[in-house]
Amino acid sequence: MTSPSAPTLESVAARAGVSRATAGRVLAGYGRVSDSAREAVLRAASELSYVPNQAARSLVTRRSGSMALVVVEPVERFFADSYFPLVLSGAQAVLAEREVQLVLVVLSTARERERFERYARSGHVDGAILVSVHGPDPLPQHLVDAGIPVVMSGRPFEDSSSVPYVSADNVGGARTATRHLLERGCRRVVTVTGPMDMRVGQDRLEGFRTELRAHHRRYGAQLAASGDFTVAGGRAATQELLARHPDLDGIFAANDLMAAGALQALAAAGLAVPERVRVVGFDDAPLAAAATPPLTTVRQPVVEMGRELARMLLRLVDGEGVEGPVVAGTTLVERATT
Amino acid sequence: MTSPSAPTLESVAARAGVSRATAGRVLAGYGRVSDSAREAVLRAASELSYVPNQAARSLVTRRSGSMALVVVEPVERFFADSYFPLVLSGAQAVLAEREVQLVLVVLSTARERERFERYARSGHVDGAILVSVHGPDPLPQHLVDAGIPVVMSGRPFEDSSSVPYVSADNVGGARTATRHLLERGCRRVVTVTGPMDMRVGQDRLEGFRTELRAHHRRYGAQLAASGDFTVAGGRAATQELLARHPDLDGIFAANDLMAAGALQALAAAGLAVPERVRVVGFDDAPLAAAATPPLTTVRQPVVEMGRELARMLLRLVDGEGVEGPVVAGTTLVERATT
DNA sequence: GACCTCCGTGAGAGCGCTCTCAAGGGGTTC
DNA sequence: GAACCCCTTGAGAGCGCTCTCACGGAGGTC
Repeated sequence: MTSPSAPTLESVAARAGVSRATAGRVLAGYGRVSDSAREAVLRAASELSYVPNQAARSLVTRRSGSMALVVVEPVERFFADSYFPLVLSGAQAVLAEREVQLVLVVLSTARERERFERYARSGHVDGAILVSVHGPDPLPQHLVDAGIPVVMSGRPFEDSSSVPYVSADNVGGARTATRHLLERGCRRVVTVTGPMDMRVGQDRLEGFRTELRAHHRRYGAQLAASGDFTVAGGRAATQELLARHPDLDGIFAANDLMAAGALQALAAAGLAVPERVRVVGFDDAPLAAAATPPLTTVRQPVVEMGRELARMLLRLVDGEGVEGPVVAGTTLVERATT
Repeated sequence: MTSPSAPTLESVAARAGVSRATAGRVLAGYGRVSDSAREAVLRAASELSYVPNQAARSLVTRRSGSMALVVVEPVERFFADSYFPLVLSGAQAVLAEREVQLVLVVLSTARERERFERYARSGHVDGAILVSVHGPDPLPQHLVDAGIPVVMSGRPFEDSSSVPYVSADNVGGARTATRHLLERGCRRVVTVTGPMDMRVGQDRLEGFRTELRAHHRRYGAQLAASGDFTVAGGRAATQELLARHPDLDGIFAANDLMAAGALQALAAAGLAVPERVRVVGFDDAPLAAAATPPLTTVRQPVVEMGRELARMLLRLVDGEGVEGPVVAGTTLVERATT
């Protein structure tokens, strides 16, 4: 922690010739102080290169000045996904303005989760942004019960939860993607879904279904194959769909990684994209533009969502109300696969 | 932070019918306590689901119980690189055993760096692992001067620094790679180097040069082109080398991303790998095995290096001596490009 | 000139925890 | 039976900071 000889408020005050109270007033910025005193304190502080002891400060303010961005995911997944860095930079930007430090916590094992709960409950952070929570997960509620402000990225699995969240309009985005396929004249449209233990997987499937129905098309489970949001999963699911529906001519993949997998499977099967089969992804990941051919996809404003998450959390921590979930709109990015 | 009604040691002690001191003894695990008292305290603590207030504890112990893993890199780079997650998981594993929480901090802007320095000096963390420090950077020394234990991944730019570090044997690995190329019969071997403001870039170039010299080959600057550790950089550098040396038949790329770029450039130029040109990368990134053809490369034990970093830091924090840098050996992974 | 108001300041009480010090109590030894 | 010892326990002093409270003095009002 700090070096043994770290200067204290006391020593700053002594050097400035004022009381600890006055020194505290200027350094913590409350109450009013004469200009001369303020100046003396500031000078003394900078001469000693004083930094307040956070533990002491936290003890009385009950604030730590840092927030956690918690990713419930194996480390590799965390890094493989293009979603996290964007959320991170959005949140970081907002938090930085308020001088709060964002700490990233990756929770892979049960033991790590437990440790984090203790960590949070012991006052290390003032709040947490939870990203990538799968299925029904008790973590958010545990934190809330412990009195820790929490916001989530993505619609929680149990809607009963009182945790405010920010989510892309997954249903709407999936509808847009599906409609786009239909409007391009696809007759037989199928979907590669994400994991069904994630709300985002469910919602994108629901959008697909709803849009099909809106166009008076029949939806049946045989039109969907489940990937797991990975390239390999998308490839396998597509092969399965191809076997079931040799005549398919439109694929909506619930994320770009799986869409890339679909592209691979299609290429392997000798099916031209977009002439023979059209493909739409979701997320507008970096990989989308780089794919061959460049992928038409649905973009979600992830950086802005990260910002909004941070803003929400800040409001929560300040005890202000949060007016429920924020749903961010999506836009279709047309490239070469449709 | 913690909820206003969070139970304190006092309330645990009261419920257990002992003094605060005794309750503290069992919960913090020092001194000796009778079994009956211990049991009563433990029961009371669990009934109240007591978690010690970290601020209060830190105030007296001058330990925060968390360490920072600091990455000095733009957020995108942080996520793009396969190196970080491995260091992270290695460090995390070791730290977890000691119940210390690892917090990840990504420093992109000057302002963020400044805030982090304050953060660390104010006692939020007990030590820091610095990863990916470029060029001559004052950050490590600032932290050391502030009394914060620091270890670094990678040999620092200024060797004068007193900061212990863990590094792969970059010179040796580059020699191995180069030797491999020579032994396969390459007559005209060139290299795509990393950024020269990074020690790792310099060291891998040095290994290349040294090995060439050991085989009585001439080295001249025209045999090297600088990439920037990215695929695009590797592709461009390779094109440049191809223009300079149409007869080149061996390429040592200082990392796998650039090697992948080299493969692209070679394919575009219609040069068969490995028949016409042999290629070796460095790092054994995930991409290496997935490349077409799968890339021969030099593996560094990154997870183990992360573990060692954490161990070093722990020793430093405990006031034990650290016996200077650790250099990790590398191994050649032969795949299809040689 | 007396009274009031208000501003700047210092004293001091905690925040919840750790850890030293001293004291009490039970057993053991001679 | 007295002296001793050791084990367990409680009291209490801080750690460095924030923030309330009260006070003294300066300025304003009638």
